[in-house]
Amino acid sequence: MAATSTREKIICAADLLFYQQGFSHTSFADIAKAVNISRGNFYYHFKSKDQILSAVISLRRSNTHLLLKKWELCTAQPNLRLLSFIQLLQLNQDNILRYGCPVGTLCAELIKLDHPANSDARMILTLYRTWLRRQFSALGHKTQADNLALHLLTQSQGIATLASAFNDRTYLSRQILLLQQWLDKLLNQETIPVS
Amino acid sequence: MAATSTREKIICAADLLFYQQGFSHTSFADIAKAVNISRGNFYYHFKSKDQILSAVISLRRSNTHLLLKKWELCTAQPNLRLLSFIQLLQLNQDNILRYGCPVGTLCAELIKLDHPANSDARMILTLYRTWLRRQFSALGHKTQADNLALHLLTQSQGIATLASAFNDRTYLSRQILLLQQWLDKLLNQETIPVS
DNA sequence: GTCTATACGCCGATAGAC
DNA sequence: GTCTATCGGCGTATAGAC
Repeated sequence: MAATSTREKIICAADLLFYQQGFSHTSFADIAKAVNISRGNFYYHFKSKDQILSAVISLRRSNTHLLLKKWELCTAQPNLRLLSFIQLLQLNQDNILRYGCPVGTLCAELIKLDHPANSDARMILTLYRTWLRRQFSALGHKTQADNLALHLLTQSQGIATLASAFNDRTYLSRQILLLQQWLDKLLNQETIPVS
Repeated sequence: MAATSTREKIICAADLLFYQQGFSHTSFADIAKAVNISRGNFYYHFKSKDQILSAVISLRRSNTHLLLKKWELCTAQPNLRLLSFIQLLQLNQDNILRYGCPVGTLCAELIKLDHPANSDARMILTLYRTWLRRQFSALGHKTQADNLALHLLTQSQGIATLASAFNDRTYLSRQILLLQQWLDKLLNQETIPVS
């Protein structure tokens, strides 16, 4: 964990800057400054800006995968795992208020740029979708699992967008509470039998 | 309606291009090409790119205001007015699938650019919020009016983000249907009395 | 009002010394 | 592996002819 390679430092800094400033608005100069290396040295590690983007998306996919894995290992009950997902909004509230959702805003930007990495970025959303579906399925909501997963994803995207647009912490807190209540209510009603 | 001034043509073209390509990714050359004028001629009408953005946001605010006014004039029942809002997602489904929500994506971009026009852009969202609140209020949901308005706004933002990210028309259609059902269910239950 | 020509800076990318 | 120097291109913006 100690020695971090320059390559890793670049990816890490780019990850943060892409989130805060957007991909196209972040220049090599910005990243170079953050990592404290010269611009020229960049091209030893990456041949183009698109390759950095690609590496950043890979990192995010990997991190998301690890996070979901961790939730699955550390939390036995699927309903508590779903709660972890909702609480992620709370945990990252400061960043969400300032910069929105890292995944949603990146996808939105890449779509407008008509960038080929777009399909790669959306896979992060699919990771969440599949994982959420699995939890709902385990809770007995077999037929509705995917729709319920999409509902949670839709909500979190909408919440992140409006929270940052309005820069309203009260709104964000309230929406998180409502999501938790929605989940509670859903799971306390009897499960729909697979007829 | 016939004679459109060059200035109006520029704003109109910029409006569309900012939506499709994003603000910072749209160059003067792009707009000039769309309007069929030279780049230099631009600066007769606008002193800077920011001034064009400002004009575009003004246009969008004005258009939104007119649309909401129209709905209020043409539709007597507030519940049908709310339906008009939901059906706007359906009407613009092709564009939403390709470019997301014009307001949400612009706000997200301006936030990342730390652009001063950000607060101006978010006023469009506030226009919708206030109007929606008024409709819910007229339907008897006095205390919950703002929360219900925010729910509709949150949903539409989330739906637009995911629909474009996944480029999934089926998802979009289904979410619109669910929104309509949510509204139906809400309005057919007895209204909460103001105790 | 519209044009051409041009200034000037930033960005992505390359070459080559150390 | 890291540096400096530099290229070519595009982007915003200006000057000035018509």
